[in-house]
Amino acid sequence: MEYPKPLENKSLSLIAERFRVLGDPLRLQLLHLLGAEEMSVGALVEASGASQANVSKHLQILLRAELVQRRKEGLLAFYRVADPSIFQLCDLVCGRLSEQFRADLTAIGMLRHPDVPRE
Amino acid sequence: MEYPKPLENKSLSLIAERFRVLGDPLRLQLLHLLGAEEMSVGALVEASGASQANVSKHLQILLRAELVQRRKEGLLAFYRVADPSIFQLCDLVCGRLSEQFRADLTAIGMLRHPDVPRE
DNA sequence: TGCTTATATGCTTGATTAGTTATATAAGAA
DNA sequence: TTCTTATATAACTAATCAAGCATATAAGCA
Repeated sequence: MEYPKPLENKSLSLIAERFRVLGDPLRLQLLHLLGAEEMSVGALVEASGASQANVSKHLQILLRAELVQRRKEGLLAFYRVADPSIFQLCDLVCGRLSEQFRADLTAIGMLRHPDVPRE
Repeated sequence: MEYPKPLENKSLSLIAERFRVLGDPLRLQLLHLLGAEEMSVGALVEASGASQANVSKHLQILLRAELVQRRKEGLLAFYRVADPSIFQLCDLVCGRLSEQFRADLTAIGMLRHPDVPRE
């Protein structure tokens, strides 16, 4: 019996890696914060409650994946979301999770702030 | 200064976990295969080229996440996709990756088989 | 009762990774 | 120059995880 030609391993790995980058709570929180506005590392540290080193490292991961962009201004480094499609991804996941858990997770519904226009 | 109220840690972890389940090439391949049709474990083993134990273990992970469903028939266990929204997720990711890598990854465009209608 | 086949599950190993601490880099101020 | 501040990075630890091998479970057949 013939099975459909499998996707290239390389392609599968690329897709998987993108999902893995999104598979960490702190990175999601940083993206959530950056969904509202461009922020400096220090502001992200304060807002997230995580350590400076940890925030910086996760920002590098997001940067390498090209999910965020960086802008230097004097001593400060400002980050912003480079790929708004992540919010569509999160909305899809949130929607499914809400169904799965019968809705008592309303906070889940909006990873991005509702008052910020999408795309 | 006031920052937007962070999402509940629990919510972020739930969302992250869902992404993490999708963050493995073999699991994506299994979902890809199951996107075409319900399949037994043995068929998945043959089609994927992975070991029986490994396929079985990854299927349990997908099952726990409720991304697939299981049906027993005699000695066989048939799996099928329980949550078609994963294909929307993959399409979104594939679309972005194609842009990012300037399109020479056309195979990436369709994680689900094009001839299967999408939900 | 065995015997066989399909699937699931322990156990172990090696690789990856999130987090901490300490330090390095880089840029402005004195 | 030296001092300070913001950010990045290196080294380390602990936890997680994929994969291999072996074995257990479960269902049909002799």
